[in-house]
Amino acid sequence: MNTPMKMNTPMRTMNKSDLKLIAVLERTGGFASAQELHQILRREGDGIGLTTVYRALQSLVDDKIVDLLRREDGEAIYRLCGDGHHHHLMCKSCGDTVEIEGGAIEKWANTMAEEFGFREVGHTAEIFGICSKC
Amino acid sequence: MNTPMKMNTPMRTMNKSDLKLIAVLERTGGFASAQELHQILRREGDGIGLTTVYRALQSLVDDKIVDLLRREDGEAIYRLCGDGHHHHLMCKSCGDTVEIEGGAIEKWANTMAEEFGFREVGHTAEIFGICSKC
DNA sequence: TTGAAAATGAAAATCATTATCATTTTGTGA
DNA sequence: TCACAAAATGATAATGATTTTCATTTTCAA
Repeated sequence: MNTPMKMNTPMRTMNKSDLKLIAVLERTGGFASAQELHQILRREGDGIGLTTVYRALQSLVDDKIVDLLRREDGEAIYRLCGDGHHHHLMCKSCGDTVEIEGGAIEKWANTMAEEFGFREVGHTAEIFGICSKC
Repeated sequence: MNTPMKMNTPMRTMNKSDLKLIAVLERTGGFASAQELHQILRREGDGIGLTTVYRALQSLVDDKIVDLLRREDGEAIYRLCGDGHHHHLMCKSCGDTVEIEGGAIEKWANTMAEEFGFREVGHTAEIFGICSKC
């Protein structure tokens, strides 16, 4: 009943590198930069090249399998996304992140897009601040 | 009682470059990157150096006079704080952009932040799609 | 087995941002 | 006005993440 039917989604075949990256992201849990992910794999004896790490991450992001956010210094950080579209609330200080629902945003985006005659609409929305621990 | 007095805030004296940057940001209104701001000043005949632009922006950010956000590619963009800020609706095809109000977003961001105990909250939100002309 | 397409990675190229450092400007006290 | 120290400036080099290039290796179907 609840199984999302993605049968028809034209998704690029996943290659070894993609799978390696997914594995690391699963293992580490949180966010990590491309450089960090590369180091982790290297440390584990995998000779994968930095270029390939960037390439794999890029396609995983395209396929909506990982999320791409930015650290405060602008460096890209990646994390496996859960199913469904969500938004993030990130602490500027410690980097902790909470996934939040964005029902209001979806509605806002659709309303605005309609008003201006846009189609095939997507959106991004992130909130950042200082969490209670910091 | 709880309001922190700012009388004693040790605020750096503002120098010429700082003022120039503020002027441009006022004039242009929205967000702009350091490189863009530098180009604008140059175009207007000001021989200001890129280094100085970065330095001025940094101190204005420190003094909370300008906000620093990030473009999707990680480049830093600046805007005067307190500007009634707006969001963008951008066409993925032709790049045309419409400025829109985001009252709903502000509320959403504040609600969510409060719910999770975050303070000093900011947010980003952009909508993209295909415009009627394309 | 074979040839074409996909994947790979080393090295070079980009590009924003930061660090250096020598020079210029500014403000102040004599 | 003069001298001088501190602040400001900007050309240039250095950094560091990300992309491009391109030659080589793998994969895979015919």
